[in-house]
Amino acid sequence: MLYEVDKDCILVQNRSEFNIEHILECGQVFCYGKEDDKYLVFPQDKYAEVIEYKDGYKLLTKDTDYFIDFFDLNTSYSKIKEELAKQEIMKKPIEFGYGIRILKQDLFETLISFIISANNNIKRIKLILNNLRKNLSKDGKSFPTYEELLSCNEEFFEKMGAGYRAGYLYKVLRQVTREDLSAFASLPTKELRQKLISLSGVGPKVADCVMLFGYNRFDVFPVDTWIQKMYNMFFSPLDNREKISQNLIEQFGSLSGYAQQYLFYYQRSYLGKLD
DNA sequence: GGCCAGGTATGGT
DNA sequence: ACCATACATGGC
Repeated sequence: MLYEVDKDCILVQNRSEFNIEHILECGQVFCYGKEDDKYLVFPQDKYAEVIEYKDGYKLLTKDTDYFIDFFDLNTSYSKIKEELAKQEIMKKPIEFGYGIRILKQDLFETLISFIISANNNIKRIKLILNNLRKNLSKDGKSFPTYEELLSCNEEFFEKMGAGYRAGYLYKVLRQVTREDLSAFASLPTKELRQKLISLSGVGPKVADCVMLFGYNRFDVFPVDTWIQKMYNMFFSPLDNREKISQNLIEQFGSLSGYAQQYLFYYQRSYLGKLD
């Protein structure tokens, strides 16, 4: 897509390719907030403010290169959407979430975030993650480092509000390092999935989310409660989420990850309540 | 007060 | 390989 870089500013002028509300609120990411009419984005130790400007946005940040990659600005979505829209079920979701982009998020932050997301709601997921930032990182704003998280006991994670996921966090930090996660990137999707599922607190759904939002594998289809509801409205109902995921991957192939995100956002916005 | 939230672990057949 | 259940917490 088209964008310009000035000093400490990225200029994006096409909302059909970039809509900050759709990108951040579509459920793929938790490190953001809204203040008046601007969005704040704070992955890892980075920071950007996104404000409306003309037909698009100004992204104000000292880390322009980081956010060009984070927002995957060099990928064009017009062909992806065109291809997906050939399937009737995708037409309205694409129209609705027109400016969605799949982010390229940090593996470690994504893993921790989606372990916390299990059987939880987005508001509380963000609260727990913000508690971790506030209490563990040096500046109280950055996502904690691996070492900072490794130094915590289970009780601490409970105090942060993690509930019964506290034990998962404590364990998973002793199962993989940042370096391990990076090394996994060379594995084919099937083996990567098995590797992730072997980790504490990681089942099929969390593994699929980490693969999509961290490893940017698009031949996966995370199935949560919303996708399951959607599936059972349009197809012959199944209660086996693995089977649902397989069927949807069969239908959408290498564009599964994109399809999932449009469908999830549409489903959650219409049937559910956005906080 | 029961149900639900971007489910997973565990123990039973 | 499939199923049932427990699991913290907070909003509605």
